[in-house]
Amino acid sequence: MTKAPTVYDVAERAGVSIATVSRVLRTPDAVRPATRDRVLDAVTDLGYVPSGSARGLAERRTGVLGLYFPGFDAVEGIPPLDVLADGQAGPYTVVREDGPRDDGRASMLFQDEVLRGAELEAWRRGFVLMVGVGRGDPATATVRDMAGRVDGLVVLAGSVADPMLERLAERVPVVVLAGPRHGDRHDHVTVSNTEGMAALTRHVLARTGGRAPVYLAGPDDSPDGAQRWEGFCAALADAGCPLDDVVVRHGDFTRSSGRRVGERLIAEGLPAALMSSNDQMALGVLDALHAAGVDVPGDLVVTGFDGIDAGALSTPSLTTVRQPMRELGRAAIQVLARRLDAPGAAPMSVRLPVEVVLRGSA
Amino acid sequence: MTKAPTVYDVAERAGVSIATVSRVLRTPDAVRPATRDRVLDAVTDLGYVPSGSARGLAERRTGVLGLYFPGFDAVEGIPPLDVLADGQAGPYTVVREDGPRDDGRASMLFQDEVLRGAELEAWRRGFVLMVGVGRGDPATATVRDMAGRVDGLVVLAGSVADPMLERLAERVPVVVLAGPRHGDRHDHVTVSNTEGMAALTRHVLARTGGRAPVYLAGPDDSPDGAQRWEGFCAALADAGCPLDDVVVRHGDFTRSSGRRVGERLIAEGLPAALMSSNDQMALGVLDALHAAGVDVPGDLVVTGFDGIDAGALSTPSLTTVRQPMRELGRAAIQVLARRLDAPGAAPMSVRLPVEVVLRGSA
DNA sequence: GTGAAAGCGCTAACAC
DNA sequence: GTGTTAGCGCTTTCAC
Repeated sequence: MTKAPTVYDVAERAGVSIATVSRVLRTPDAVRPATRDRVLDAVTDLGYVPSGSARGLAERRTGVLGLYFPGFDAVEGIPPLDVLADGQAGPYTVVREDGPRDDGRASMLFQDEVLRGAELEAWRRGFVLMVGVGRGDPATATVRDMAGRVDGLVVLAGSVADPMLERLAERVPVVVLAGPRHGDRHDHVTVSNTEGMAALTRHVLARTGGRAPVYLAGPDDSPDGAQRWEGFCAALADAGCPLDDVVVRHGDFTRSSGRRVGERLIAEGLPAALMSSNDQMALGVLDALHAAGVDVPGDLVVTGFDGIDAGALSTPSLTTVRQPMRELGRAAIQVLARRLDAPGAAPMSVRLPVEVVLRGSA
Repeated sequence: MTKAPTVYDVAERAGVSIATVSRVLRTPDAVRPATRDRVLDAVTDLGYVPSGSARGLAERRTGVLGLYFPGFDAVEGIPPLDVLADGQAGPYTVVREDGPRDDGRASMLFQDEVLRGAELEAWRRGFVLMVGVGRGDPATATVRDMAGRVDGLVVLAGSVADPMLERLAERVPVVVLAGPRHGDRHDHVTVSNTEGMAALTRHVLARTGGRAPVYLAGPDDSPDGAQRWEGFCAALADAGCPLDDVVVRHGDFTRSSGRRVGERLIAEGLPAALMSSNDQMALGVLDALHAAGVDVPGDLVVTGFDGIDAGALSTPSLTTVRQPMRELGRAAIQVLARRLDAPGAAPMSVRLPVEVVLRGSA
């Protein structure tokens, strides 16, 4: 750690040239066994670890793939923490907790799972993963930085503005993940949001005798949300159910926003069905309904979208559409790897199938 | 992407030397505004992004920090997936789901949260994060690789064998995360496992009139598990409760293993309390108890450890000890950053406080 | 099978 | 303020 040994150190110790050291590490068979062993011993003795930077420079590839997420935490909202400064706090505190807290994590679960899948697939191909999160405006700085350090980049839809995306794509292969395809210039991976929501809507309409559900939408800028809304509309149209009859409520994908909508539902009279554009909000609706003693699915049916674990544990359990999150991450890396192998190939768009999960709430 | 522009290209286009280009990027104030603008324009026009490898080599620092986890997925258990090959699957399928499935994710949540915290703190300090996962034996290859690419490494306890840890530490600063401290050669960050479990045990003993709980242990090689067991024993000793009276059951940290233990509990007669070394298993116990109509906490009290969200949603909600997972990740990076600033400082060990969360189950 | 030498793209003295 | 130049640690022809 004082000063890391280099090929030169290893070469000297083994009594060979640096070229031979390099060969031993990269093409062991091209070196006579005796020589090879001497070099390997020197490597071990010195604790030699090749410099990724030097390798990357010489090889013109880094062996690193990047994954870039939209910010999940506002820059202003970062709680202070300084483990070096304080430290005199006791080893534990005791708190009493009653109701379930709003679970801020669930929204991150999608990203976590994608990350898992991406890491797995990157590893299988001999790459390591670099992860970045877009925060505020210098966000662009982070992703540009990453572009300079990786062989390819997976970018979640909505994390990078279009012009920047083009710039990045000029530097390294880029795969856009989730949302609808945006032009045909980039590789793209997504799930069947539209078809999944349409199928779910058909199921709900069948249950409610075709009466129009209330739709609980998410933030306007959610690409996936838009696709789900599309699927909902399409199924309605197919069933001959006029879109005008549909009441649309808006939330921000959090459980508490769903809770508020649920309370309003109760106040204004229950519809036959409430279809939420994500699970979190649906769970919030269920919370409010449960508190008011409403019978789900007896009085109305409720559905979500995503397939988070909490939906399987709620009462009643939540009917939803499950997206293959981990597979999404894996697929993105697979597509990226293909692009690396075949730079000239036409950009592709892959759509992964979803699962309509019928449970208690509908 | 055909061939990325370099400083030379930028310099030529702006009519300056490469040194000036470098200056504009690193110390803009050291360059006359007119020159600076010309360079910046050239950068924009060309879509120039500096090579991380070249920078890293010249600067002798990469600006990357590494985070290395123990494997969460067995190499054999990786489901096949090839999005490039198949593709003719329908856009969705419909499934019916009744009971809650075993939630394999919960065990990863800890890692996910640590990762979140680490990424956040790395970003705040101008670093980007590289993540790796130990799998099988060439695992060592991954982490060595990482060591060659980063300025510092956070390694989860149990992910790297001791000798390899020493080698890594020779190359880059290393912070060990979780578990008990292992010698005093490395920086170390953990939570108050022992004290937390001791406090919880005292609470349980108070409720049960000092009758010995059944202890549900995890895998033997879990460093955190060992600390929790220690805390349990300490509290028992303090209370004058003989350890011989304690029945110990073993699980593997999964919900289903907890369920099995719960069933056995019912078959063999209920104790006054069941204390599990993690939440997942405690939830499994609750599942079994619930299915058998046992009243918790009336007939016996149950506790967990970790503070996962599912514990707040179970019936009854789970009394547990919450570890500050995200803060752990942040703390690890903070300690790593300190080490980078002060290479000579004595290795430190930071212990984060935990929260004893009293809920319905005890 | 092995060595000498020319880069890879950048930073940082050091001159001017 | 700006240009020249010498590395940073590795891979990879090209000779031998």
